[in-house]
Amino acid sequence: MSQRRRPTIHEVAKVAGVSISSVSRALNGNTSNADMVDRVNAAVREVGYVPSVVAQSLKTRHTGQVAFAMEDIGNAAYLEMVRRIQPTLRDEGYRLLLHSTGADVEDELGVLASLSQNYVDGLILCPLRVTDRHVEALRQTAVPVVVIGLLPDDVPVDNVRADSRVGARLAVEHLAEAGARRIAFIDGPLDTVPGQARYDGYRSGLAAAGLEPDDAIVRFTDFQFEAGRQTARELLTAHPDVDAVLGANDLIAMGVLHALRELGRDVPGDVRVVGMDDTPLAATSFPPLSSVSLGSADRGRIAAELLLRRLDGDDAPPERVTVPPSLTVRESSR
Amino acid sequence: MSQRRRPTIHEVAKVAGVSISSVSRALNGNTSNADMVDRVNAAVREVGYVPSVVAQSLKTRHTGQVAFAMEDIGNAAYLEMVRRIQPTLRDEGYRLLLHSTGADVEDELGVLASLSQNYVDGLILCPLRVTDRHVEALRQTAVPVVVIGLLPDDVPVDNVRADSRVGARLAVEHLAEAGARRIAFIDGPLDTVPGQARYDGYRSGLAAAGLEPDDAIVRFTDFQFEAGRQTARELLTAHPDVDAVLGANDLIAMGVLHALRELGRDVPGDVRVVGMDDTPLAATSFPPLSSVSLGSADRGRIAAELLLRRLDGDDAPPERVTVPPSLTVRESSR
DNA sequence: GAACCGCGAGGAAACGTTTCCGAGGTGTTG
DNA sequence: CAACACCTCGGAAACGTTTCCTCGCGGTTC
Repeated sequence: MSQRRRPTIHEVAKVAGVSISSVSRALNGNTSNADMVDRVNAAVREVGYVPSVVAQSLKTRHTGQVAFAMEDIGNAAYLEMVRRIQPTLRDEGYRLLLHSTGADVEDELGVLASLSQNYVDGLILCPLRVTDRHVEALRQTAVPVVVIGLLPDDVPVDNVRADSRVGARLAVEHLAEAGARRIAFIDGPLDTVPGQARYDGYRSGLAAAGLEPDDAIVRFTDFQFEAGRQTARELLTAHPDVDAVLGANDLIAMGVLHALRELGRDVPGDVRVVGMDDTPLAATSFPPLSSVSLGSADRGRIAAELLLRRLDGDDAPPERVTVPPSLTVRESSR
Repeated sequence: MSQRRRPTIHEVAKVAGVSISSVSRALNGNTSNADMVDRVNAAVREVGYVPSVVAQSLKTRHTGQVAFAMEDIGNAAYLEMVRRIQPTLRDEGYRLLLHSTGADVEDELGVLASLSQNYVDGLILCPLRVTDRHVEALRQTAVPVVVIGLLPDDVPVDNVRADSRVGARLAVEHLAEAGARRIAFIDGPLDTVPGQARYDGYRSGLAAAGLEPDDAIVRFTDFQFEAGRQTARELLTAHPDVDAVLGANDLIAMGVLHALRELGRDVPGDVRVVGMDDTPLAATSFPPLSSVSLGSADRGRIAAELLLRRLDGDDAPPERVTVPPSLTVRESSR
């Protein structure tokens, strides 16, 4: 493990008997003389030269790095995004930096602020919620940012959205079509962006199906398995006439399935269940869970593509892309 | 979006009326005069100065970045690792770079080679399999590396291992204790490191329990849900006397649960099932799946800690840590 | 055959920091 | 009171590149 200092462009130049500028040009393809290129390449191999990306970054003012910041990579939706973002960026030569902000808004703003350190060329951000401070920070970032999630219209930043409102509506309409008349809803917190949107979609789905809304069979809890299970147990005991439940995400819906099983109700015979996000959980649950995909993978890919365009120098007005939801029907609601 | 150039340490120096060396010292706490520090801080705020980490990196020769390379972040085990690695590193001021190599050995070697570019201070690597070229690359990396996974003893690199052999054995012993006598095993490919180790553990568990091994009730397939399901269906049909199944990971075990349900067999009444990895799937399945945890989260954390020690300048001999497995018993084998 | 043009290569500056070194000032000691 | 030591601060070099500018050379054109 000889920690001999790495060779620099100067050693290459010396060995090749040329100047460092020629080496740089040869390596970056800014020269025409083939003989020169050959000599430089030979010297590079001889001394084992590898360029320092740090020095390059300092000079060229870009780093070849992009950051992705979200709450928690453990969340299936974000995970799907990363899985698409990373290859998309890598194919264009960018490395991916991961920031899990851990539901900490300060940390999120910290990431935005840290962009001025210029350690990345761009950022893809999934904000928990968008405060005034976010908006201000987004207005004057040092590098291009793409936001995945809802964003006020006047923030001049590329924006990729899911449509969880339409998603929830889709689910409700499907349940109604399948014959359900008393469709309960277990939502996440109403003061989160998706919580609110899904609630709206639920209501609008009921309206579209000609069903009477009844907030007695709506609950707000956390986007978690245990929360869904306990809430569902309580809800279904208090309202035995419920014949379908929409969970605001797959974890909640899984909790609902468990609660139903504990109560001895058949799925989908007695009660139909639909989840949202269409995570791997859905396909492997029993019975397999119908779920509304909000296109996380697509959103990730599109965000990465938008960012790449900015990095390429495109200064067209900010774009706003909405990815349509789609419902995958499985046994739990058939 | 005024793309005015960011202020440098020179502007700060000018505004504060001091030299750039004093600014640098004041900012890095290498001075004693409080008055100087105040003036510099005031100037920093006035011009909105943020240091360039790239320039700092060039000068100080470290980047504050660490890379984590694995096959696919979608794999639950790697995901758990990232979730622990990231905060551990962040608390020490390091940023995390993610490399998904996508089951491509060349890409993996590429990552190793790219370390000479010095864009990171260290690497945590989960190799698919360890070839001679890996070993050679590992011997002469430019920065410290910690390997998670099996590694030949003579490679001088910090190493964190799971013990999936003991893990499988634990599961078999548990099943035998619970009364099972015909314990089937659905493994992943035998030519992978975990596939081989789990098979060995299965055999040794049978031996420990005094049960006769019978390769007729052992299958090798992919570490996937559908693979597990189909293989289980075939196996259980051909051998109705099987009273327990060990799945080499949770996905396979989930497939087994589905197959059993399709065949109308009760779990755990007729057949007990145990999985491995103890992913979130296990807790939310029905019935909840017993599973052997191989300590992914711990392995991630330990790897990060080992790396941090190296980055701190520790040059003790390479360490080899084995994280013991642990069995979580849930309804599927009770 | 001379002037010009273009091309290729070398020298040097610049990117934005940190740190070494030396100078000057102040305080202490003999 | 002089000499010395110490402490601060400023100047300048260095980290490893890219790129601008200049210079020299060879070829073309009048």
